[in-house]
Amino acid sequence: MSQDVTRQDQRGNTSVTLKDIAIHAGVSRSTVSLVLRESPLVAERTRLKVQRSIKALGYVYNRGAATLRGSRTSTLGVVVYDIANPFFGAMVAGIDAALNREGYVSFLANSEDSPARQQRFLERMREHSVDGILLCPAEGTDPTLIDTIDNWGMACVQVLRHVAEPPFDYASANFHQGVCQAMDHLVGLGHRRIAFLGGHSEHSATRERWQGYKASLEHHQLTYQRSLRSTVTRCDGIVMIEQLMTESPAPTAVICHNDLVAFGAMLGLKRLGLIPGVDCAVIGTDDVEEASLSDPALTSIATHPYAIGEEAARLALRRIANPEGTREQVVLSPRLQIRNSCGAARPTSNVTLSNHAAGDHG
Amino acid sequence: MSQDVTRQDQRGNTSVTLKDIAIHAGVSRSTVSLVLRESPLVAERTRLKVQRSIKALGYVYNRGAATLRGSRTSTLGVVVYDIANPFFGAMVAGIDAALNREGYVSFLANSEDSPARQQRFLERMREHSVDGILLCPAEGTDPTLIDTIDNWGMACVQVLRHVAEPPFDYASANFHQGVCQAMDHLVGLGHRRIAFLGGHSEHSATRERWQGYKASLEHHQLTYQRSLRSTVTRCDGIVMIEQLMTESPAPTAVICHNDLVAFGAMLGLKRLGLIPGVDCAVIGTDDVEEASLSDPALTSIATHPYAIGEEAARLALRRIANPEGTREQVVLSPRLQIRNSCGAARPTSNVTLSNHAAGDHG
DNA sequence: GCTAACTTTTAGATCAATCTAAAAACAACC
DNA sequence: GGTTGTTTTTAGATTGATCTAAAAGTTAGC
Repeated sequence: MSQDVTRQDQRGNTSVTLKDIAIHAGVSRSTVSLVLRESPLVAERTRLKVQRSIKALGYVYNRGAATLRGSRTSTLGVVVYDIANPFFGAMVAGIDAALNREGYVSFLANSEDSPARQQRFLERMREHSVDGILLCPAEGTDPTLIDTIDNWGMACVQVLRHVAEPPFDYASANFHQGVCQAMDHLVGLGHRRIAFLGGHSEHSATRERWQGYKASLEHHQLTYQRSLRSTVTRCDGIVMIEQLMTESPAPTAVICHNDLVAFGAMLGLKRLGLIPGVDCAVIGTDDVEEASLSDPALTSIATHPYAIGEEAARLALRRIANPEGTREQVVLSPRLQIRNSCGAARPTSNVTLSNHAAGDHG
Repeated sequence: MSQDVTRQDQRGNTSVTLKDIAIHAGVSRSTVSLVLRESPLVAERTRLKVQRSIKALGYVYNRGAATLRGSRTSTLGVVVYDIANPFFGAMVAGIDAALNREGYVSFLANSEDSPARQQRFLERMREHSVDGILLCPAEGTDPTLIDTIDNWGMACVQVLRHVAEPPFDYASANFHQGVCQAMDHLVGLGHRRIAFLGGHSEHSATRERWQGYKASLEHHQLTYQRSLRSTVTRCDGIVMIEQLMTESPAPTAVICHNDLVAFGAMLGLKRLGLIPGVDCAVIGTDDVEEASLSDPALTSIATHPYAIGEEAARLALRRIANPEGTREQVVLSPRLQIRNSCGAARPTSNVTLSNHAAGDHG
């Protein structure tokens, strides 16, 4: 070959384009493009010839150029509000796995529950023309945001929390049902004074837990009703349990907004000289990996973050493929993971470990 | 305005381009482009006029198109090997914060320590023409990969582990020093038989810990040397400690590859009827949020994942701005976070919580 | 009023793909 | 050989921003 088919960029990288391959294979650019996109129009002989040239020249597909003309970018934006929380780590792993199977890649942003940060990221995503957004809405998100994103031409799946009016695409756990399961368990163990340590923020995931608590109280005809609202860190768990246990009558069991609060509650009980699981039963929510590690091991409402991530990603891909399809809600049922924090069913040493080993994500 | 300046895409979205703005403002496309990029060439009056048109028409910058002609995409690829691990959650939060400040966004992938998955993702990143890569190399990564990425014209910063030959860009914690600090602490408490529960994988982060252990044994002239190599989950911690404690002589203290192994070791001690911190001291590595939560609270070598993430991202941005600059190694010094697992300095109830509250990332 | 030296603006090519509509190649049939 | 009907291939327009090189507009100096 005497012709020079490649060029160099400012850093000395050779850049092979469709045109170079077309010349090398002796066909037109159009044909090469068809081969790349696996069009059935191309004759077998031609396809093989072109594929050989692609290999020979070390061609790299340029998605930037393709995006300009085409309509898809094979990219998604993902917004979470606390990536440092192990729950979201598992969820992102699930998203990653589902997207990877379909050749998609995702931008990730951590809103830190700030609507302003969230907005900045979404606008950047728009400039990058992502095909869709997985949005765990920051607290205080304007409900019209979902419509706005839709008007931008991007599929939007709300995850864990929802702020818009139905119908919308949504993937989450059934928090209402989860709290009811925990209540049933406690009532079954003989508890009659069950308190709820919940979040104070105004969004769906908090609301659903409250509703579950109230509905279950009614269902079991319990008259003791006590709940505290606060932020949801370990410290808050300590503060809340210390307040509750000095009341009279004190609760005999608490259900917590998440595992962090539950860990705090157990620490708080110990500080008061009380034994978690004996003097007061404790149930958490999420079943993070660390739940099996506390002392006593924490009974928790398993919300399956990895599975939620997978479902959310798959729903987004469905919506991208069919933008006008009917909106879907994928709401997974939680499962109560029973351990020792509601009265020792088993001694500490028999803590279930195998289903929480690192790398075990279904 | 009688002219129709907008068009609609297949979903009914209006798409405003430079040309539309140029017409609206009565200038050329070139001028609008200069205004967008804040060029000092444009006269003040013109700039204001154009900016008004941009606002009026609701223009959205199209990065896909800009990328085609320009050289930067303002995107980065991030590869970690276990996003479900809280350590990486915190690290990714640090990366996100540093990139956000500079208008960058990042693609995230979870290699699950599979070089094949890692390779697939990197090739996708190449198609998307990211400006750089933050790579926590999967175990078994070919050392030439770093050069390959460099030849692709992308900045590559290795994070936590390094596989290439120097010089390279690298951000991590000083694991050698961290282990030495832990050893000093234990020796200061009177321990003479200190074992090491380490990783079996062959990469730099594991090697450096071993070297720290050996160097410190020599420095303190300790003759007892005992170490186990294994994978690094909680279960492995249990298995390893159970083996060690049945030996004679048994160690009086262990230093663990990470906090998960340390948690496992403490659980294992309890199973044997031994008390962690009394019958055997335990030190972990990383100081994840959960370290303050265990019983006893875990003394741990704090490796500051959030800060490592920030530093790695900033280093990548420096390298993108100056591709031919000299390679840098940013190696942060760890700090030994002393709690109760090496003999109770304080009662459990005084566990330090404030510096581990959610959202507190320096 | 003319030239020189700036400052500001612009036309048109370019980047690397996709898409449309038409041309070319080939086969089958009368 | 010409017509019809497929199957393949292709030229050229298009996408939206950037870049280059030149044109147009200003100002200053003599």
